[in-house]
Amino acid sequence: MSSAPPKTKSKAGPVTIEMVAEAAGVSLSTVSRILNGTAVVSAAKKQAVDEAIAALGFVPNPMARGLAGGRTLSIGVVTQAMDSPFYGAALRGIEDELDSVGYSPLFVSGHWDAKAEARCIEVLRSRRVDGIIVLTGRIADSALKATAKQLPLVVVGRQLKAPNLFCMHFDNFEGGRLATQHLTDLGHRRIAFISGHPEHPDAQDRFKGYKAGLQAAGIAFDPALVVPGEYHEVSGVLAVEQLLASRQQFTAIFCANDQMALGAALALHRRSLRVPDDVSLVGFDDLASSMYTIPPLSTVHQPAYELGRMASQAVLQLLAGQVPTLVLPAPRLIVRESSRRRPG
Amino acid sequence: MSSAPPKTKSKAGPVTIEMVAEAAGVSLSTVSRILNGTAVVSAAKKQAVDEAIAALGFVPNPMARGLAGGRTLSIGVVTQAMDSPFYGAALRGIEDELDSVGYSPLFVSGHWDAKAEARCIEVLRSRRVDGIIVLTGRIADSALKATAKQLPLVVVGRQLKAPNLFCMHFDNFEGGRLATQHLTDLGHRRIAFISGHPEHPDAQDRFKGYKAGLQAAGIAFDPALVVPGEYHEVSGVLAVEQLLASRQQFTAIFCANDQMALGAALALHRRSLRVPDDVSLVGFDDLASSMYTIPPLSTVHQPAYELGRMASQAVLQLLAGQVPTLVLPAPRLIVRESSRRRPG
DNA sequence: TTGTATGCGTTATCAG
DNA sequence: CTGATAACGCATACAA
Repeated sequence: MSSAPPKTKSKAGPVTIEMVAEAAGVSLSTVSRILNGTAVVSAAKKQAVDEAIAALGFVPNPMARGLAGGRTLSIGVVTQAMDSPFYGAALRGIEDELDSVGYSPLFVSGHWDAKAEARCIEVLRSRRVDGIIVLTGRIADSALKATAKQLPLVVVGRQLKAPNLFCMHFDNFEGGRLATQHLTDLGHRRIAFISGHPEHPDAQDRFKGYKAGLQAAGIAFDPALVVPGEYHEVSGVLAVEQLLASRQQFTAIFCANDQMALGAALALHRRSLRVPDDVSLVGFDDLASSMYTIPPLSTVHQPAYELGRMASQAVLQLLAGQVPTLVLPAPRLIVRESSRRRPG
Repeated sequence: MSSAPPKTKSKAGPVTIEMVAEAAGVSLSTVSRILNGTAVVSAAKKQAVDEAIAALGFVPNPMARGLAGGRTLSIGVVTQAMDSPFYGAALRGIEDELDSVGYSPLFVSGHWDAKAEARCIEVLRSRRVDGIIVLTGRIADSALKATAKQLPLVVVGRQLKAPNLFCMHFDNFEGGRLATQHLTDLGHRRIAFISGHPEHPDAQDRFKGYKAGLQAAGIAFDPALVVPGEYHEVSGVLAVEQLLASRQQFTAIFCANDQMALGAALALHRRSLRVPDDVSLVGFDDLASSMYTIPPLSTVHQPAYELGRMASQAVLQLLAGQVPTLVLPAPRLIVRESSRRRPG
């Protein structure tokens, strides 16, 4: 009845633990133990197994492992756009950190759309990731809290409080204030602001920082000097054109991110306005390329790569049942050549 | 003996097929059939199952599915750097295409290192991806052919021939030639070339294209005018400084990629050399941001996003047992404002 | 310290 | 058309 079939497996493909066990002359579970360090095994057997593993080129099947053990050793990452220069660095940080401890990231893009982000989280959950990192986005806080009930969640760019949920918040307000103060320190009084999308919390904070910086310098806030942008280059050029068309006087522009600053610089250039001679320009993010623009852009440094690493460490800690206490470095102003003292 | 235990599962977490089956009053395998469309089932049962699925919020477990069915519905992607502006667009293309057919990409970075790339492929195989896309890189052709024996492989930037392997090759030679011809057409005779890494096949081809373009215009190739770069901004500035220090005369520079062109422009700017008035500049790649540099960069357009989509389609076709016939669009020169007729 | 037996959630191969 | 039941590759209580 229970006469075990010979199992003459000479499949070329998948090498299994069973095959390793057989080759090493031990039991299947001993191999598993060695693989996971779950228990102590005799040095002799360990060596035999190690050799068998090497000889057969055995690689554990993560799916079987996941099915049996309940973990996938993968972390879901909801990013907004894989090709965003800013998020790119964060993704690299995530990958590096996760990689160093044997985890793999699973990237999905939310495209700045709340619904899409929710779908992303669904996909990730269906893939049974062990934890999730959400890089900003527009998804509702409530949805975030809900998923945190299912698995460890770290969110960048929010300030929620909930169990199993950790938020990493960059001080965009302070960054905006810093940039503005830099400009007022240089004697500028008419400082235009190209904002980000009003729904974007980061953008709101930078805007508030701008206003605070103005106020600190005793400058009245003038709504006519702020024009909306969309965080990409085109909106920067459009914004400047709109500003110029409105005939408002200004000697400096603070852009809510570097990409818009790039566009702004070009628009200024087209009107033969020189940066920084005619108008000073300050950005936000400190993209890798901002150091190489003409002129090199003064901007607020945001530690994208570090942010990625820290977010990863945070999920890992959450996974280990610890409470992360990581805190992002404070905003730092990088003064380059796009800003200078107001002439006169 | 075989009295089945009650199985009073009221776990909140994972809803299984079994639970759905029970709720719908059908057998487990019927549910599976409906899920996969493996066979025809009565409309009544199908409806019952669909409702049960919706009610319970059932989501199939990809790992169990992978274990049992042998597929993971995921495609591995070996990229070089997640935060490269060029590859970023390709990754987005891959994600979009794969997503539309229910597959998920698994990104790993090779960092332009043959060994790292080999490791990446190992990781991917261990994750049991259904196919792999390799975006250029330095890994040996033989290694590529070897992995193609294991699973469908599409490689971007090579021209290998092997079963189960499909290569997508962008005509870098023609691109390089086009850029050079553009410059010679504008009357330039002394055209410097900032090359990419010599080991990089793409870079070699662009270099050959440069030489071919020169030759076509009856211009002798002058080694003193080519300086090596590393495909990133710094190397562009360094290269220009080196060029300037060498006191070679030149009226134009062709950079093997846009990032180096960015750096070159800055270096020129620092020496008070104007682009394009004093020296014309042409890049390669047509990064999204190259349209916004000052001045906007003339460059060879490379369809990164499309490339990503097409590579994805190719693996999918390979997976379906078809032989892809996709072919990348020809290089196209984008003339903007960084190049102009040689004065005099 | 080591081996045995069971289960993880699905697919697939069988009989009905 | 439908329902048992055997894999899939591994982890893990449990027994030795």
